[in-house]
Amino acid sequence: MKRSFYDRPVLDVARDLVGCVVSHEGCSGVIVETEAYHDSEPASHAFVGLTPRTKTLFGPPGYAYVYRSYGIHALLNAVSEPEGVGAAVLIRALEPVEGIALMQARRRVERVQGLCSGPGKLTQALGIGLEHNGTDLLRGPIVIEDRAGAWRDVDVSVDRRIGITKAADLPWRFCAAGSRFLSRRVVS
DNA sequence: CATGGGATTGACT
DNA sequence: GTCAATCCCATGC
Repeated sequence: MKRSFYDRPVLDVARDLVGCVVSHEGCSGVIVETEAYHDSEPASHAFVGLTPRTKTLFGPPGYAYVYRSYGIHALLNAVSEPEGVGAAVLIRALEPVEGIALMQARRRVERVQGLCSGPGKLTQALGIGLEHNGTDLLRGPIVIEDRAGAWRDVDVSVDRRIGITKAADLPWRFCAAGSRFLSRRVVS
């Protein structure tokens, strides 16, 4: 994946990340669900402007924005659009590929379908934490690879974002059509 | 300095 | 279906 991939409108990046592969220290999975967030809409953390918390979001594209959600979970985002714009793609679900035994151990879950079917689940499965905030997605330790094989022409379904109260009507959620590894079914 | 609200999950009814 | 856990940080006094 090149830096220029992320240096584009966040909706394009979110859609195009479906089918790509995230990996971290031997564990990996195909992205089957994403959501876009942008500083122009109130559901985005960047909506409040540049603060210590949102520094990464407003930084250059192709970096990881990792933050704590509900005091418990770490959520992984890919910063998009040029430096100075607060935009990122939330990675919400993966289809596990490599390191499944380690993911099962970390999650204490056997069923592969439930290993990475949520934004907090996949970070736990891959061993991603707040210490990865601001790391380069091109250099690692977290890296994202281009679509390969049958994923090259994956069908992408569009839906409303999950779990937010503001700007909840925007169709900014992108899913691999028919995937059994989503955090929730697509509402048609 | 005190307060309150989450881009969630898992356990329980 | 309901609900608590738990902590970072933005906001307001």
